[in-house]
Amino acid sequence: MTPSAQPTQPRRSDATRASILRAARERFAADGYERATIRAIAADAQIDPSMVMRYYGSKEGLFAAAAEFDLRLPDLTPVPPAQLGEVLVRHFLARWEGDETLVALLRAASTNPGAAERMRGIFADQLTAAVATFGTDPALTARRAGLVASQILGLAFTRYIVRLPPIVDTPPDELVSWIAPTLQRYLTGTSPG
Amino acid sequence: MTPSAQPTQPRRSDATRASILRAARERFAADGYERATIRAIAADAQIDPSMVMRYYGSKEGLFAAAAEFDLRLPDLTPVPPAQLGEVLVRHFLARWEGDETLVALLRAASTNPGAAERMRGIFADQLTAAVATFGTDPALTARRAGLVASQILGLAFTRYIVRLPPIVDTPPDELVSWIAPTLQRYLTGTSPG
DNA sequence: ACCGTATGCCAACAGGTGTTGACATGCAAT
DNA sequence: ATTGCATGTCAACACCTGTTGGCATACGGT
Repeated sequence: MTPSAQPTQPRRSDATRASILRAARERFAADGYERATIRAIAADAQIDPSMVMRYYGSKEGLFAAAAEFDLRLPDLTPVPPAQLGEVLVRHFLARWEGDETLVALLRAASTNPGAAERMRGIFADQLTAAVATFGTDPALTARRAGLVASQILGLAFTRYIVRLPPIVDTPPDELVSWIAPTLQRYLTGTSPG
Repeated sequence: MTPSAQPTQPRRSDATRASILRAARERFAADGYERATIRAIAADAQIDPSMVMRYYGSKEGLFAAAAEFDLRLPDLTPVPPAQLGEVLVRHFLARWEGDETLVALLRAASTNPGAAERMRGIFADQLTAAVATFGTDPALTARRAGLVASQILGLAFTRYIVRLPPIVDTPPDELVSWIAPTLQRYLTGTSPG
């Protein structure tokens, strides 16, 4: 029993753990799940490959730790309903440009079932929850969230993975102007059924 | 000189070549580029792995042959301008549901640079050309095509790769109703700039 | 019948993979 | 000072990968 109230005192290996995680995110984002080898990640982190195993158990475990991702969606209740689309695109673009975790997850989701499941969870839970906060037809909430995900992930896929020139070259503000109305309709538009 | 006009007489190995290609498309679509091994493809095609090398040179060569893909975009000039969006979504959905080549290309593009480049080519050339047929501002044509690609590929990504439940469960007709207006605006809408 | 070639299988190579265990070293508490 | 544990290194295992060359067989033209 330690005398103080420190719940878990920081371990000496925390720096190593963090550098492994950082290198893993970079490699997973750049190369995808299978091409990102534990040896390469360990070399980037300047430690031995066996340390990765000790601290994260397996490659799957390392990925699970490296691909922890929170959309950090803001509270949408104070947002004027007519600006929901714009707020969302802008948030997503800003969230991704500075964090390669989403790119890593996106690349890995194409080939790794666990990554795909995590991606499903993120967009099913976090995004659907956000969409549900403003009161639309509950039966349609999941579908609206799915449609938003399809455009948002399509934007990410073409911009960060395929690097489609017209999407890469368009400045963020202009992308927002084009795409915001799409999300707006998916979120608050009347069902076409 | 053969007497008839047959330009290149069919070789006996054409059946083998075709079965290799079919198995390759299945494996690439199901597993992605790196997980789809030549040995597994050869086993599916019930031939020896070395035959794959003889006929396609390398794994890259096999993929290049298996991922040959034509969007088969119809001539858009007779289409009423107000229905362009609907025609396009409907065409894409129909084109994909019966052909796994696009899924193979989509999966591989996440990790294989060659596949990504091919994907860029397909959407830059074929789709941009189709968009250019009806006379919009040429300076905006590429951007409009890119935006269409972002929504179309996002739909494919969420439906066939990530298998996001709300997108998978929504019947095609309803997807068309939701997404057609998006493409319509990307194609013919006024620039928000 | 013969011969050149196409088609196919087998065995192996060289290299890379995730993963494991044994062994050294350092730190911290007794 | 000594014990115990955390941290790190090294070497190796077992397996899988793309790829290659040699050898058998069957076909098609002469």
